Amino acid sequence: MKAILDVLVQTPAHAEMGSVLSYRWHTSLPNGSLVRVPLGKREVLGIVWAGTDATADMRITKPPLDPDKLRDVIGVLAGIAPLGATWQALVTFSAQYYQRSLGEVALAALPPQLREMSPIQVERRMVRLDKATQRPTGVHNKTSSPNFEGSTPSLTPEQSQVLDAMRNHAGPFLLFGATGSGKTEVYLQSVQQVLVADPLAQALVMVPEINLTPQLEERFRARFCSTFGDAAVVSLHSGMTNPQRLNSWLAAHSGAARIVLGTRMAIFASMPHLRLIVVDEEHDPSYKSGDGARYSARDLSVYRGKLENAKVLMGSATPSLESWYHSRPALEGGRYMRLHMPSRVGTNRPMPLVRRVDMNHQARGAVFSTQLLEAIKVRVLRGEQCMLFLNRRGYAPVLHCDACGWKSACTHCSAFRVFHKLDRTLRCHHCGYTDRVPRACPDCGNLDIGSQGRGTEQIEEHITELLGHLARPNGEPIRVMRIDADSTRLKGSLQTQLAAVHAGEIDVLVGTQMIAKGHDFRRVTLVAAINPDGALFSADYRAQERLFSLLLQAAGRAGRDAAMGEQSEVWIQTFQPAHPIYAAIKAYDYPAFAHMQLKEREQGGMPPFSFQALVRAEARTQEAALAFLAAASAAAQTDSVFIYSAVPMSMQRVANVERTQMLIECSNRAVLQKFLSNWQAALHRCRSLPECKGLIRWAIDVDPILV
DNA sequence: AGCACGCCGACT
DNA sequence: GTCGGCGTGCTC
Repeated sequence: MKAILDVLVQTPAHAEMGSVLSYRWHTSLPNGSLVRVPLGKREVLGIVWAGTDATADMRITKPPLDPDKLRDVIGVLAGIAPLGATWQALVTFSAQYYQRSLGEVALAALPPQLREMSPIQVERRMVRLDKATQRPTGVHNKTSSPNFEGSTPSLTPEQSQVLDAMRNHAGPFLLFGATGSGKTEVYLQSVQQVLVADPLAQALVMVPEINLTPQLEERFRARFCSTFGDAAVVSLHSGMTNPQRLNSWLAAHSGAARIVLGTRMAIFASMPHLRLIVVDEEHDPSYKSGDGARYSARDLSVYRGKLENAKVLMGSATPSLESWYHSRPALEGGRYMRLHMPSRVGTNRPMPLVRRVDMNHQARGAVFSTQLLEAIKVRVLRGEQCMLFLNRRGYAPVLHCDACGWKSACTHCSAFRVFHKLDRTLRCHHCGYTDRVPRACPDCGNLDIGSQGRGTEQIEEHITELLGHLARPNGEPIRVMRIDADSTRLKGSLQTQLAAVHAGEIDVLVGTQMIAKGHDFRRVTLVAAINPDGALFSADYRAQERLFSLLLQAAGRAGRDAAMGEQSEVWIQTFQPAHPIYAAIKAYDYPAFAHMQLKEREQGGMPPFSFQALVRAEARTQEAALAFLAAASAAAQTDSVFIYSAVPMSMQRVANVERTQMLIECSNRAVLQKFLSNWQAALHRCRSLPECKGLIRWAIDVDPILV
């Protein structure tokens, strides 16, 4: 008599079937076991799943299948321990909360290579791994009490207070620390405390971008590898090769890795002894964005912390308004503990001086104000570095013909194609459609086509022209470098470019926000935002929050070197010099800015004072997308949530796909959740309506970041 | 989602 | 006469 096993497999987000299917096997298997099962004509990875598939509850319940028709499990990945109950709970919660199928969330959380390996391949891999780890790793003895004396820097009183608070309270903690206040040292020492206190304990440290993982890994390795061995620190992010990712994942899952560093995906790493989760730059939107399952790794870290009884530490100099609100005093309903580190370490210098330049008083169309240009010259001649920001790649965002009004529109998207002068191309930044720049207007033949607006290429060209005749103190010519997604396309080029800046080979660095985040440039004494006004009157209610954090992070790049700090400056070129956001930035007053923004959010009934979800629809035609959302809205039958009417997205068409969205709002999170769950089945039915022909896909995005 | 089967246009 | 377009349907 064979056992019948419930197995979770990767079923699509919209298949109207549950994710838990039944298979037969000689024996029963522990919950969480990994198995290989047949599915249609394919062989797929499955997880033995005794729990309920809560996401399938509202789907059509089918009659139980005839046991004789069930197919057999192909094999068991016996070398890998079953996934734990808390991991399963995290996955279950994520699927429910973000309205995705359980199978999709669970299987996507496993390393891609594991999904393709046969039981035999897995066995071979485990044998090889065992051999590698059995080799003595050196003089270090994991069980003896680790000793960090000498290697651990002494703490400032503020840092000590934070660590004390973390020892004595449950959290979650929001570490509100100024740039340069030593947040990373707090992360390192909080990890150290946890690992020393418990010989099995593991810590998870997340950063928003892959770019930031190498330097983080370096610091953690330098601090911990001599005590815990080289294998104790692993990384987990999408930039790794599949075999690397599998090895890291296995190390985390087995407990061999004590510290896992990674991007948002690392929140799903199986870590049986997880005791601490650190979320660096917790405000960063990268923790939320993404295509498939749109989860917030930051929000999930709080949930996971509770599940696993692990402490959660979120850090930022400019916290998200959500986290700031949640960290208000407990008496007012705050759920996070706010820990403040206002002072910069190792100095009593203030932050760089912020100067606003009123561009209304400059020559029309000027790129650089005369004052800024002069300031750059002075610094470059002194041998100091300057950094210029512009959040736009390419030479100019659009080409146009004066004679007939032609513009460089993309034929597949509702966007203009960007002029890239270096390789003489017009490129769509949304779908990638590229061709050579036309010599004459394609519509009327006019030879005089011009560009509008400016991108980083043009800033680079312009500043090179203006400063090219100058020389450094040592007589060498001035060097300008551009760092953006174009200059760093090749693997390793970002590291090479950053190294050149660090080595002092570069005098003026031009770039997009890529250079604002995380990298320490010790000799930069002037940072300038060339044209940041775009965010001020954006329809996106989070645009100001993002601008504030970007400019403050950029300011943090200036004057890191103690010898140069005194004269460091941040320049903001603006047509709105009196705008309150710039005043708040000048004063480095995040609390005042947050207070102002939260007032607006409260009055407007926006998050965190309301809860939102978005239904996105993609279709061949705008009509089909709108029809689907209209049908969905009609099928809702509720007065517990507010359903806005469907509107095309600001970027309405991408790669010939029409995109439309519909906002759902509710003052109560649980009510919204309940509504969405109940609504799923109706949405599935709407899909097959005749007027929705042409609909390509749809998805619910919970807690969306609206753009 | 994959991966089939299935029925109509431009190529060897 | 075939190769292949993507429409529809299924996966324990």
